[in-house]
Amino acid sequence: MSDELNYVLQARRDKVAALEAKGIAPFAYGFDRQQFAAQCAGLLGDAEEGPTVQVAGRVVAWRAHGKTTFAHLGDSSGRVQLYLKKDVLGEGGYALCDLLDLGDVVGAVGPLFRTRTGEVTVKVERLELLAKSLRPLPFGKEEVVDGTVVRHSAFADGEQRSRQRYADLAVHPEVRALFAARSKMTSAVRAFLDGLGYLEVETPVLQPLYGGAAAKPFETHHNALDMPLFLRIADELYLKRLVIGGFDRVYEIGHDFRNEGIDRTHNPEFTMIEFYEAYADYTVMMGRVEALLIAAATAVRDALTAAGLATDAPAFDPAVLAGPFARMEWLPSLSQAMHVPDVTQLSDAELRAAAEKIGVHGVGKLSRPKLMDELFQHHVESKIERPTFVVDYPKELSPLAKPKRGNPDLTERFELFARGKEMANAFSELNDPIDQRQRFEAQAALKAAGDEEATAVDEDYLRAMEYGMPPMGGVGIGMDRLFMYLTGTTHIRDVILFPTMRPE
RNA sequence: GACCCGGUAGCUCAGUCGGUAGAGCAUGCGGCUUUUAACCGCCAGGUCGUGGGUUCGAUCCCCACCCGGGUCACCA
Repeated sequence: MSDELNYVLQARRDKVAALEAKGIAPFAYGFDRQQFAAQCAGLLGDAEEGPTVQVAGRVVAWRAHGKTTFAHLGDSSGRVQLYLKKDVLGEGGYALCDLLDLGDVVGAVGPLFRTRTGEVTVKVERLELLAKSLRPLPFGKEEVVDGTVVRHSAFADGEQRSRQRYADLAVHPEVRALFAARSKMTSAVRAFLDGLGYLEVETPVLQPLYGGAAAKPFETHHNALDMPLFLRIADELYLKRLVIGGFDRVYEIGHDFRNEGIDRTHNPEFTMIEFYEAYADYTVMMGRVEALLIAAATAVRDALTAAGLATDAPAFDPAVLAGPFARMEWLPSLSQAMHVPDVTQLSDAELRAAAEKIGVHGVGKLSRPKLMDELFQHHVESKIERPTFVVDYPKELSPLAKPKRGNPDLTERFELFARGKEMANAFSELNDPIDQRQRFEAQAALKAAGDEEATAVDEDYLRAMEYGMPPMGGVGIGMDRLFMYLTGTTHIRDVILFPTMRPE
């Protein structure tokens, strides 16, 4: 990994010097690209010879045979074979081949033709070096076995693939396709909400107070104001302020930051979408989430299919693509899973014993709702495979949700689970500023007692609420996890282009 | 944060029961005008993650640290 020039790197520097000696610029200013690689087959059609094309991209394969050379050029659309022949390029033109390497960016001009093996190929009449690659990309050798590409000695070190995502992307078209599918998913989610009249907004990432979730924040300092600022842990409180202001339907897609551990499902910064809709309750929002997830799944399916990456991931599951998703109530589903008539009738001792049995630590310190939540996670949540709404959470577990109409022990809250993981969390939002102040003060007491995740009283937010907050439904969805679910990806680092890592 | 596993050539890996290391591919040189993991021949390429310790001698054993992965804890 040394940056000192080894023999491999030195050989490429030597080629740069040789190119310059010949008057060839190793780094060009542009190229008049007229076609993409993937278009070439269509342009040739059934003919043996076709029109002249101008393609540009990276040299991804190279097979020299003396006075002739076969290469493959890869671009964002795919790859096309180049045929370089001394008779065609001339002495001087062909000499450039000696100074090219795998990984160089080139432009090629010439007519299409079909080789003896039937492959659509550019018979290159003019070859331009656009950028010399001074460092070998970790290309593996590829062969096609039964229609699938098999790589040999591929770039496989997960750490280096994350650190040098540019190299990972450069040598792995399927990784590019995966991240492109993620962008398509984001676009589909925007289109879905835009279609409902939602307004996309931007709220502060740097906040004097953090709130809207229970998490440890990143703290920084503004020099001119000489004050601490926190990176947001959620968008919630600012978006609700906007609904108070009269934007009835708003959403934001952006990064939240939580100063916690890193593992296969957690990155310190992650993409959250939150959307809030005035006059809607949680049943309306459930319909929104269902339709949004179907739109996201459809976009992912289409993007991966177009890239030839169809799999058996959930984005290809007809039950996910069609809906409707199953619904279950929190308490009854827990009672059923535990094979008891009514879990709320169990004694404290019985609950603790049940929790201890499934490996919960420190059961003596947990409240009844917390114990039940542990039991729920173990007996119900972790076993949910396909998207399922769980509704009506106990009040103590849902401090931001309105009480359920007809049963004040419950709240109007739902979560969407799939593959044992939370996908969405939503409420009929609390819009009573008097109640809200009490909840803030309870949080502040916890914070004073040393709870790092508790939040402070947000007087400005309370002032906003006091002007009158319309009833509204709100939803938060972790976009990274949604995409992981739809694509069957098991590590969050594989769906984030540049995951947080220690410097080398 | 705890425990376990790993770090050897540009890439993927092997290996040394302690005597300063090998393979395939890539690179370099030579040959080859329809190949596609192209092929054939030759050459070169590594302070074996870092720092200590034990030893005549450490890439190997011991300790610490760095980086990564896994499991667990944490993440309402």
